Amino acid sequence: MSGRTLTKILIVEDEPEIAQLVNLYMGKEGFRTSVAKSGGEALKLLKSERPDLVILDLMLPEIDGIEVCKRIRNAPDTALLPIIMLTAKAEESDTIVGLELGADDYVTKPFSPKALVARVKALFRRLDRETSDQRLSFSFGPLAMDLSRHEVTVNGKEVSLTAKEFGLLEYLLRHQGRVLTRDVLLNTVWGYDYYGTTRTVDVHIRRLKLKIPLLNDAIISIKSLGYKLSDQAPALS
Amino acid sequence: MSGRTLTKILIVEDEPEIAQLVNLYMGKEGFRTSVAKSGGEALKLLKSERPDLVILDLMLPEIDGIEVCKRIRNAPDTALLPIIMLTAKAEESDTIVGLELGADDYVTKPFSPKALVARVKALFRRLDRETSDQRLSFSFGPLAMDLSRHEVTVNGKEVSLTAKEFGLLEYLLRHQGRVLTRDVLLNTVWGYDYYGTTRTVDVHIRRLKLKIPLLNDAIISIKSLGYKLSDQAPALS
DNA sequence: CACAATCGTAATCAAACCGTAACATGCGGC
DNA sequence: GCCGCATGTTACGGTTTGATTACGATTGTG
Repeated sequence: MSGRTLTKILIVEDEPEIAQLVNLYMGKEGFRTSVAKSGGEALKLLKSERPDLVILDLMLPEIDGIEVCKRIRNAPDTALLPIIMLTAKAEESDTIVGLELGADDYVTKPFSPKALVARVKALFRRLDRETSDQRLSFSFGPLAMDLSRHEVTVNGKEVSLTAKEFGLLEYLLRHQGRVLTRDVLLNTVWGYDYYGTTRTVDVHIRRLKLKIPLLNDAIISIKSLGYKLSDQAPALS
Repeated sequence: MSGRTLTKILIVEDEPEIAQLVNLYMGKEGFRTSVAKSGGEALKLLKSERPDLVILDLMLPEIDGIEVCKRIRNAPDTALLPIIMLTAKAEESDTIVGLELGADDYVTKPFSPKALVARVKALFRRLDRETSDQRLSFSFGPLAMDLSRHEVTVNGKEVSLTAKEFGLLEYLLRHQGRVLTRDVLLNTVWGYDYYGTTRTVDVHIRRLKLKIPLLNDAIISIKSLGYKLSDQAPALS
């Protein structure tokens, strides 16, 4: 997430107080921002500023949010640009139809700025993770995993893991923060053809935790669902 | 929306001119219609015609609109049937305010047929979207829910919920503003095969409210009908 | 072939969750 | 204003779920 410091956010909102508020909170988080007060301005700023994310109000003068959204999706260089849409609950009855076409998340007004910040971050995390597919190394606080060398170190000291343990940890790291059911883990780490009891997963989680005490608190068990690796990596020691 | 061409609408209205008028306009829109002139007839037609939406006058001979509404909601196979209620301005003051009834939308007489058509379409759109909604995160004022991380935060602070609590809250958020009977909740959150008392729902609602005080006012109990999550998200903090 | 490492299963144990029942309160109808 | 039903609230015990440990099977290796 530290690589996000130069992230630019375009805020498209005609009500000055709201724009101001969002601007303020995004700034606090270290995001750079620009504000457009109309659809037309938004389209201009998209070209000049090349933001990494757009917060887009649905109701706008001139060109409305739906239209802006469509244009963003239809232009090749912005087709994948993440969009968070702001909608008033009251609008829903009439206008929301067009929403299916492509916002990545929605926030209904009134919203808390904090919640919006959380959503922005969550969206970035999601996207980061999606692009993490080809990664060959991961880190989690003092833990580092290197796939090419098949090596895991904690504070620089190597930890020897078995194949299953390694695969399991790799999968957890790739999907940091997301809840993974035992079935998902069995299907991916063990293989789709594997038929065994889900308890197997528990035992291997246990073995991981024994070898790497760091993970004791980091791997969180969620009852009746599965496990997740905390997205807060523990501090370096 | 083109899949709506075979949509059937039941019009429950004792005044012939109004019934006629509504009938005409709905027909123009390509909806199939049936008309009931009394509450009793409405209940009969509900069974034989299986409409996709009901336009229901509040004032009716025999069985009034409120009662018809209740019965629709309490019958398992019509519990989620969308209802638009027609109310006279005068009635508003006493009956409706406190009750909230179980309708999905209201139109006050006198109304323009075009406006009614617009409301019908809007309601269908809303419901279509609700059922096809694959969102993984929701917000409700300062509350944010993230399904993939199985995490609920209020003002950014995490709240730990059990599986049932989480599922219940998710369903409420997905159907914000709709009245949900205990049976509907049991069937969806607990599962179609679940057999237990409806009181279970009350207890879980209670537990949700304890963990998330925000919901104290937001989850509204409607006597002899069920619960609904307010469609106004609470103001930001 | 023997040995060691790894892995899956089963058994045991603890804790959390959940449903029910029982009691309390509130609300509408008469 | 009282009665009865619907809902709110609380507490308790059973059941489910997960943690943990031990063991036997399997695999690979020298």
